[in-house]
Amino acid sequence: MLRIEDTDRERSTAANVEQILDALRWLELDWDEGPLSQYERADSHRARLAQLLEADLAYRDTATATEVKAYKEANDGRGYRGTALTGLEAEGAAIRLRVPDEGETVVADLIRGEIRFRNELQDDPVIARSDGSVLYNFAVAVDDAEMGITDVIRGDDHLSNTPRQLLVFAALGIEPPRYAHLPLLHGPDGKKLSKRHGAASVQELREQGYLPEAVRNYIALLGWGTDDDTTLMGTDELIERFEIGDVGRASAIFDEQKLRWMNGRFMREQDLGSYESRLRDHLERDVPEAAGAFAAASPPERRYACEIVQEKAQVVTEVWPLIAFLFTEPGMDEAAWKKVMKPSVLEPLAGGLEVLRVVEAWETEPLETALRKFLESEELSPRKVLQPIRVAISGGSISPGIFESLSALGRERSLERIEGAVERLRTEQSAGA
RNA sequence: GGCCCCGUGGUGUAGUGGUUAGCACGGGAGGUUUUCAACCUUCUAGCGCGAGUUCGAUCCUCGUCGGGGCUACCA
Repeated sequence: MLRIEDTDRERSTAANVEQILDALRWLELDWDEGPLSQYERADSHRARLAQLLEADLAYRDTATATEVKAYKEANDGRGYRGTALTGLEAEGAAIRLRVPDEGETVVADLIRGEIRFRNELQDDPVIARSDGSVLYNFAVAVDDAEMGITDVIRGDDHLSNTPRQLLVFAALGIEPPRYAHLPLLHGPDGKKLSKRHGAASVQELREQGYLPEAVRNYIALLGWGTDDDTTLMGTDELIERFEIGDVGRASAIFDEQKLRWMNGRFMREQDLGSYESRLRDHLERDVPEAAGAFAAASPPERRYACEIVQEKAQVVTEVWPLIAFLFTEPGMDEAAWKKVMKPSVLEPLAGGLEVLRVVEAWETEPLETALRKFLESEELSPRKVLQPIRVAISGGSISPGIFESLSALGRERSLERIEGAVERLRTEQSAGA
């Protein structure tokens, strides 16, 4: 059985366990439900503690951190070794594990090979507090042993804990699991990735609109690569090719630009059906006020909107702003208006409007044919006509393809909005004149 | 300070005792173009440093420098 240990060094409260499970679900990873809480396992921990005490493999001791430090200084850096307290003195004392003075504890890491720690240098670790509750390094070891864990995968930051856990296994006389310590992810500043780096967690990646398959692909490539330089891989291929022993040992810096690029690739390759459901999930979760408008549209309208926007967006969160004008009455981006709607576009735009009025079939192809013919006969540049139309119908200067957009918006609403724009332009001009 | 890990362009990586050191992201230039993207072509920049081993080191060894992690009666 494999155990993957999270690197969030916080107490496992129900809330953050649920958060982790939530992230795993989003990533569509398989896992086994049923981690036992320390509380549930307290009996077992107590029994093992008693066993070690009985065998004199652990002892009661009250040394404080300062005393331990003093001991080490006095003993040339040697690991702390206490003296067992007995009787009344032992009441309310913490329990320390005895570490052998000789030899070394070696971690046979699947990724890094053998790492040796001299026992002489290790402090006798506290495994239970004076109130009887157990400490992490003891608890995980016992839990791993009793749950039949055979492999542990976790971050590099746990590497120096491993000898302590191995020592517990040794004292208990139990075969330890195999360990694989993954290199840590760092932020652009080279420090361990954390909250202040922005998208430090899977949850945040989701909120920013990344696709789970892209995240899986990207993460797999951090610290690992294929020998034939394949970059984009579906999950089946990832599973097929990934080898834990091939993971690199150096920590990697999380590069959001590359994730964005990769996510864009996955966005474009998706089939329209899942594209739409992804968009809908995102809207419901993050833009509830838009979700209704989107859901109210007819299935073909929604599908077509997805189709024309698919090439445009790198992340899911970019999709809605590009197509919102199809589902709601857009406000006007005044900066865009000012930039595009110069007096000189009045005539071309009005001309375009007339052309559009008489287009027979309101579909992409005929619309394009008609407008291009108009441009040609009037010797107008596309910018002069198409861009104003874009601003008129979408309320901004960025949108999907203009012919597709017109087609998606429909004849009536398109003409209406363009008429509105022409009118405003006229008004502004007469006011200016 | 102590213990431990790591070191190929700005970033992620591939690779080798003799290579024009490959790929991808980014950046630059050009092309395509109705906006933004996308797309195509092309350029850019790297084996941290110093010894040693060797006919020959990016690759092996040692040292050094640099980066990182851990250093609780936290997890």
